[in-house]
Amino acid sequence: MKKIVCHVLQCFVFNGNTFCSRYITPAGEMPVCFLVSEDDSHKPIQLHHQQSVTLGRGPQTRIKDKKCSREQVELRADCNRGFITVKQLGVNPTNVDNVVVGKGNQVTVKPGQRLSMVNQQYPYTVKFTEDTSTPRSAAELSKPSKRAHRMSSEGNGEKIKSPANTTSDHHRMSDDSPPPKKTLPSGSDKSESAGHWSQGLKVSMQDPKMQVYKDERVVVIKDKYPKARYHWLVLPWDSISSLKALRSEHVELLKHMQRVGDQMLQQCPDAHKLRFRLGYHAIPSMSHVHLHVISQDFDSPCLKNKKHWNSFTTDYFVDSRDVIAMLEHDGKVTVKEGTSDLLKLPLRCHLCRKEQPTIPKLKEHLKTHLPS
DNA sequence: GTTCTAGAAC
DNA sequence: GTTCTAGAAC
Repeated sequence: MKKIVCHVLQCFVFNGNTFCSRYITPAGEMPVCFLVSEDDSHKPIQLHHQQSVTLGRGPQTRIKDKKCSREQVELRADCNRGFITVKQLGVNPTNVDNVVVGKGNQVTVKPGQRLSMVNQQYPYTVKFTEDTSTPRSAAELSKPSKRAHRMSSEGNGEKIKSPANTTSDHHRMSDDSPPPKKTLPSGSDKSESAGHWSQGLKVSMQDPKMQVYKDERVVVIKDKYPKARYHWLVLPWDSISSLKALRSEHVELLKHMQRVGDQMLQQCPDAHKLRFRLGYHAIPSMSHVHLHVISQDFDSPCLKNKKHWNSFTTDYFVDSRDVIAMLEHDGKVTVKEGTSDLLKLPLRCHLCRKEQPTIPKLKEHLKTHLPS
């Protein structure tokens, strides 16, 4: 077997993702792409540069599972840039690194990432090699592995132990890389465009390096600017812009989000000595519903101003159970008038209610409440 | 959401 | 003089 050697010539970063503009083989020829069955159930399938291939249940993949459509995915390799695009055509979920692609959506898959054809089953990876002779088996291209689900022992969730070590990216893209310069559809507002700061969570939640837990309904990321020693965000995969968009049908999802939040505490080494709250900002700045799971020490350099403080220590912060109760009772979540004014209230300790004149003084005061 | 900074507060 | 905040810009 020939060694797989790919030399990256140029890389650039977009939205925190690194894109390699061209892979060059030692001979200077364009690499060849193979889709490799991770459980070695059939020979690697060659994907020709920029030629679409539809795969699913059938003799080529030897998948007989009826849940898998005969046309489950459309694949297209970019041998120059070293990735393939995967479009889910079938109804049942195709996953990339356990993240659902979604019917009609298209994502990229790079070497090192795992594509599961349907329902977290039938795993594949992509390989780029200078060798044009089709290898006989996956074992020749990669370490053999058994066809199996990657599920945790508790339910369907997956705990991601070392998110920092994850080198693969998963980003939703609508066409070939490099990422296109954003062209806004006519009439669209810049403030709602994908690159706007308020859309940042949508980007972060898709980034495997940010994810600390995910299952079929939600993903958990660490808050990028934690306001306490522990600060996670639980986000649904479903795009729900804010509390305003919630309806009765979301009750189960919100209960699941709370359960997942509670699960984060169970694996937190300091959960026994810190108090936590699970809740939502009544008027969030960031788009996409997110449940804050935050320890009540508020011991963090990212907590810098009155807005930060009051957003977590006044009624601006609504307990998860209250949101769920409201949704069950009224079928929607309403925010009291004047809630935004709460952000301007004087700085008051959430534990002893003592007022503090400035943020630095408040932070000094908070130290007196820290567990020893 | 964050960063930056003018000017208020001390 | 320094510290800190609030609001604009992103």
